[in-house]
Amino acid sequence: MYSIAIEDYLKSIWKLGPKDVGTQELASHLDVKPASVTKMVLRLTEMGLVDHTPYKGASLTSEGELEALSVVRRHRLLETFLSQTLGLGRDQLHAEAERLEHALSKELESAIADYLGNPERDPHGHPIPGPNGELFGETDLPLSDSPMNEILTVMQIPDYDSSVSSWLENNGIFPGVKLEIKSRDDFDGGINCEVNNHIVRITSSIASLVKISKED
Amino acid sequence: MYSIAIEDYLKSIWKLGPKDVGTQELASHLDVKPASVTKMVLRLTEMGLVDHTPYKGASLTSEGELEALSVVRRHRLLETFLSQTLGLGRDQLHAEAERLEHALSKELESAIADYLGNPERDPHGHPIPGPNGELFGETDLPLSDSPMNEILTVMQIPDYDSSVSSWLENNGIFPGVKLEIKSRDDFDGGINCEVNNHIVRITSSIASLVKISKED
DNA sequence: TATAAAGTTTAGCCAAGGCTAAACTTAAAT
DNA sequence: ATTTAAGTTTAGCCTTGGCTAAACTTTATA
Repeated sequence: MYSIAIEDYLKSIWKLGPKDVGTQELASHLDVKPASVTKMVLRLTEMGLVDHTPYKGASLTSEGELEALSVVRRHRLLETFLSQTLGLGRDQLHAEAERLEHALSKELESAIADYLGNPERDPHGHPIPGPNGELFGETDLPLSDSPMNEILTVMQIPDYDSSVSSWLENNGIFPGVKLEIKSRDDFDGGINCEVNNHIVRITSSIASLVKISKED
Repeated sequence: MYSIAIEDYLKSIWKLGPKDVGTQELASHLDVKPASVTKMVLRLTEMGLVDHTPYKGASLTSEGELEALSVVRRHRLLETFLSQTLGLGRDQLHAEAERLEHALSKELESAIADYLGNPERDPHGHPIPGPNGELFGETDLPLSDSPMNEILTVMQIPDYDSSVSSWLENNGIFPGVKLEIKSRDDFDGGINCEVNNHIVRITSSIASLVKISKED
């Protein structure tokens, strides 16, 4: 069993990867100081979980990636489970799962997966890695790069910022919803979408985190 | 938020209390060395969670007890929730709840309590403290001290040893079951019970942990 | 009541995982 | 091509929560 701190480092490197992740970037993502990151990355390198090139950055070894995917699997299964059973809102799920993911045994993980019927996506539409790290569904496109005047299906929304989740929810944007880009602002990348007979303006930073699929 | 270690110390002192708990007793319950206990107990005393009389023992202050009860509440709610949703066996519940109890937010705690309809007992029959530490149902008697030839209702079985839980389960003994003491062994305190038309012999150490109620 | 045994505490050590301040690299800008 | 700025690493410190070994109390026994 790895410590909570180690699991958090691996998960962050995975999220910020797959290319080399800088010390500062990792530090701000984990909310610690860069010096702490350097020290921990050295330990993770010793442990064979991370490859580190001094002054360049860090990336996961295949062993590290497997462990990161296991944490992500637990996180996303928990989100799905809490949503299904307790009906928690999409904006509350992330924070709760973030805590619980480190305390989930293999047995409970698979009991939950069975209960849920081995789902492939969590309530934000994010793909749930399989028990051995298999990850499908990474083919969804950012809304920011999608064509205009075509019917698109929302596949994934971001999970880590509950104010963004709830803003999207309030504007009718969540996995499964159909929308169409009507126009875009060439200066700031903002997008005007028609969703459910309303026009919603989405900033480019949010649009790059909403993933869609074209066919369907 | 208290650390996991602190929550575990408070919970153990609560379980072993309410009278002063010795260093060694606490150490073996927590699976650490006595010297570690002394050190931590001093810290807890500084924090106002524990009263400590050197060479005598430790007990909870009212603030410490409130915190201990909060941990116990989380533990027992989780056991009930996991039993209800996933159908985990009584023998698996304790170990899972033990881990998760430290990662449960107030919000999730109350969402679970609401979902369950604010239950008063967990699947082992142990009373669940209320959100402010209210604890009912402490009137159940140990089976070891109960009269013979009377119909008794099993109220509580121990939770921390899964082999005991599953042994009891396999012998038809769990909360709600009726039984009758037919004879007892005056030397070792063992008890012969009729339960469900079978005779089951229960050792005195287990019998002191099974709690019953006389009036039904 | 003196002494041995049992239990408790103190002292000092260690690893994990943070931090700050200072040194060092690399990249950018004159 | 230098200098500066930005990013990274090193060095050294701190707290938490373990440990062992030695000292100290208390309790039980002779």
